[in-house]
Amino acid sequence: METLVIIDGNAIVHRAFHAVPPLTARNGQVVNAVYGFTTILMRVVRELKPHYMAVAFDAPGKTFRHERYAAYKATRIKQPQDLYDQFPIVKQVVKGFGFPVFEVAGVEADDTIATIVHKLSHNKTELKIIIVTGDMDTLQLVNSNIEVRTMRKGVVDIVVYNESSIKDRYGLLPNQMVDFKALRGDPSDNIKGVPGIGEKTAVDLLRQFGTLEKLYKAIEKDSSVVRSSVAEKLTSHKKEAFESKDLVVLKNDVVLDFNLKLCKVGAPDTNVLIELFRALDFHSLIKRLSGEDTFDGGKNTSSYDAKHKKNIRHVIKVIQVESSDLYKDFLKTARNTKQCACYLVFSKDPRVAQIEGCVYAFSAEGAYFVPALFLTQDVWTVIEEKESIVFDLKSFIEALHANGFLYNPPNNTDLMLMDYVANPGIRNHTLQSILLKQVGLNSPEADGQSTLFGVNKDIVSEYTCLFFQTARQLQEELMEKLLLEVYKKIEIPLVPVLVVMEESGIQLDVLQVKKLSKDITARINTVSKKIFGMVGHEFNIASPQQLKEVLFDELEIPVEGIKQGKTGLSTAAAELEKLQGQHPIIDCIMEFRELAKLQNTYTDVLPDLVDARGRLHTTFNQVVTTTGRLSSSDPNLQNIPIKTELGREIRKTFIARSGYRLIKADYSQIELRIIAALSKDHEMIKIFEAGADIHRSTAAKINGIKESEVTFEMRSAAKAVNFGIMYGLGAHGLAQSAHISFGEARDFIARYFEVFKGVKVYLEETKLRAHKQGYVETFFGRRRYFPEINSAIAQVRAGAERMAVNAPMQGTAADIIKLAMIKIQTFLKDSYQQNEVAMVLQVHDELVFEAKEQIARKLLVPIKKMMEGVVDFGVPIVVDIKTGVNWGEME
DNA sequence: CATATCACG
DNA sequence: ACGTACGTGATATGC
Repeated sequence: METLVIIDGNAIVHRAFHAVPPLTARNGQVVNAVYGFTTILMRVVRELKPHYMAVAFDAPGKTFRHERYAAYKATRIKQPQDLYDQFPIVKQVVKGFGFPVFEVAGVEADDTIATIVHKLSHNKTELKIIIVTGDMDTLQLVNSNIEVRTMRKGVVDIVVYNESSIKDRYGLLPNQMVDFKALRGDPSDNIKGVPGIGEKTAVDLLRQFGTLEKLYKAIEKDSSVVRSSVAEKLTSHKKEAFESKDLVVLKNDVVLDFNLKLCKVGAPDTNVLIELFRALDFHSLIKRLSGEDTFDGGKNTSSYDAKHKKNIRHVIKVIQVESSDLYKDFLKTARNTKQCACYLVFSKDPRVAQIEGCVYAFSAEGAYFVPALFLTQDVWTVIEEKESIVFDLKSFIEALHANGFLYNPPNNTDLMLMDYVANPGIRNHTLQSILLKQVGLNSPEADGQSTLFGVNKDIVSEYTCLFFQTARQLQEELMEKLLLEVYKKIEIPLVPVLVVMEESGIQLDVLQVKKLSKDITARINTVSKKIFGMVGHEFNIASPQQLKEVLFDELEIPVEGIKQGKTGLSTAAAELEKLQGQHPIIDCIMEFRELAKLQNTYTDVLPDLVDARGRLHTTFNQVVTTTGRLSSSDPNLQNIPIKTELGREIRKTFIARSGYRLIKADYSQIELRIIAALSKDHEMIKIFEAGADIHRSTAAKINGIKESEVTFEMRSAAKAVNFGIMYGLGAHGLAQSAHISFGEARDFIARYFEVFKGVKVYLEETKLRAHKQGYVETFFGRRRYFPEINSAIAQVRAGAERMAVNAPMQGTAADIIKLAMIKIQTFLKDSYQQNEVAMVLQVHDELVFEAKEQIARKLLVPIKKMMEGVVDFGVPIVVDIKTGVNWGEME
């Protein structure tokens, strides 16, 4: 027999709202009821495995207001807005699961459910109906094919009501429930009933007489059939009793378009749900969605992966090179083949780059495995000239260098970079994910069954043979998306540049850092004592949890205007700033925070990371950001402090080795220049052509005054808008960052767009393009895709729009500096010795070089010119270039 | 392992 | 009727 589950959406959402502790998504929206409802929905699907699902909701309406609805509304205490706000989201969840929503204006969910049940009672086919609700109103609908399940203990327990359990509980038939309620009343629903008749009497009467009508008929004939006191109550409140019954009986004639076929349960649209759950911060539910909760009710298909597993096993031949004859044979094959796919195998922890051997495939049919013993410079010299396909070229080259080989290939293909350029929004550009996507390979490694260490050489060889097909497909994808240029002219040539930078590293003044650390410790002690003195006891200042207790509970600092986080009030710097002046402790906390941050992140850590020469080597990651920027890690040298005095002290410990100078060259206002160029806004271009201060000029234009009349405040407000433009600004965000009111911010933006009309048009066009084509691109064609740009969830959509306006600017800036790096590196390599000058750092709009004293000065003009000359897009690009002995003081 | 916070552009 | 300004990585805390 097939099963239909009908959910009383309102009852469940109310239940969930009161049962689940307050949860907020990161945007502040309360979502506890949505969460509770969703878990119940998923539980219903998992446990009841229904063939059909329907969800009913109350809907207010003016045209037809049922009297029951009016009664119900009358006594309902106005529920908090937090609850009402969750209903639309709940409905989105239901729709995401693919279940139909039934709501009729002016009709309560119960009546809608009764109508559905009534319509189905004429159905020929046998159907079991389960009503999932939070109250008892629908018990009257129970029969041999219909049962009701309600929640108990919040949402933990589920109680089943069928014919027999109702009989056990009340001693009544389901259809007597209405008479029961009519007699006993229900204050919570504003049902008066007959005063003085309680549960016990009501049940006794109904067992004796059956229905309310029969009861009254009997006592009107002969009042002595019941006790005189009861008879009196019944007769004097006859009107109320029948009115109550009218209110309790569910309407089953609601005008409703119902079709069982629409309720058929299918596979949910997991993409929509995952997107929705992300927005709601339901991370545990996302896991369950792809995990154990499958919707086909089967046991054998436990996960998506298992279902789609292809397990293509490619039969290939692997020759293990273990004799000099085989070695000669291998070298000969290598010499005679143009193409090659390589995969380095490490013996243990790949971080130490201990090479165990290398797999070489010259065709898709077979591969050589060459153990470390036979890996000679000769091999690499031969391979270097091939068109080799590898995964993660930079690591490949660096691993070889670390093992003493010379290897600087001019013509390699990197699957990782291809995958990144083709789709920068993907988080995992791992070999396994690429092979799975491109050729359907589902390897043991891809399933996480074995670790990276001691990989099976046959499996690795199989991978390597698949490189050819994978590279071909990725190349086609890049061609289709017009991304081949970005890949070939930017990302691939950048690899050797990054290799030089990472291998070169930058000198750290270790002694000086350690001294700073000591100084900071002393200052932390002082400020901690001060804080503990004010509070009266010690606590962990670094724990936001303990801190908020001290601030808001013990010291009772007013919490007005302080942001609520997931776990309560926020103590972030922006919030603490609002409290400045309220209590002297705030300044101390802020000082403690700065000191602790700088010490923990920099002065305590960096000295341990230097090599034997005292140099720090970062890793520049080329496939992390969605916009085309690099990122830096282990250690991150792109976030070395500069903004505070102490921060600058730390920066000063990044030095040139003796006899050398640092050169720092940074693009001035590169992103604003890019927006001027992309939007072709005449006003903005004019400002840059005049070489004026962009923020000052902006302030002057917006306020309609001369540049000389611009005040400090005007300039910083203008600066905030200019920044805002790059982030997809809204008035709210601007108001916060510029410390002005919402209204002022709105006016400001309006005037800004009055002045820079071209920018306004450009931003609108960019959004439109993002919607229409699903991606936006940089000046050089690098794309960023926005699968969520047409989301039904306004917030997700708005987020995508902001990213869409930011991506071309941030991305074009990234392209420009990458091109400059390539150009400069080529120049340096051609003109200078390796030990004379090296590019050492890139910090998004800034390059740092280390050069011998005598040539540092000579390099300033060429570097500046090369950086400025990367592209001519109609707006002058300006580079500020300086030298110094450390990174903190330069001129 | 998630959260809060904060360093940089 | 509102709410995030964009992009990163590292740390401590606490479950």
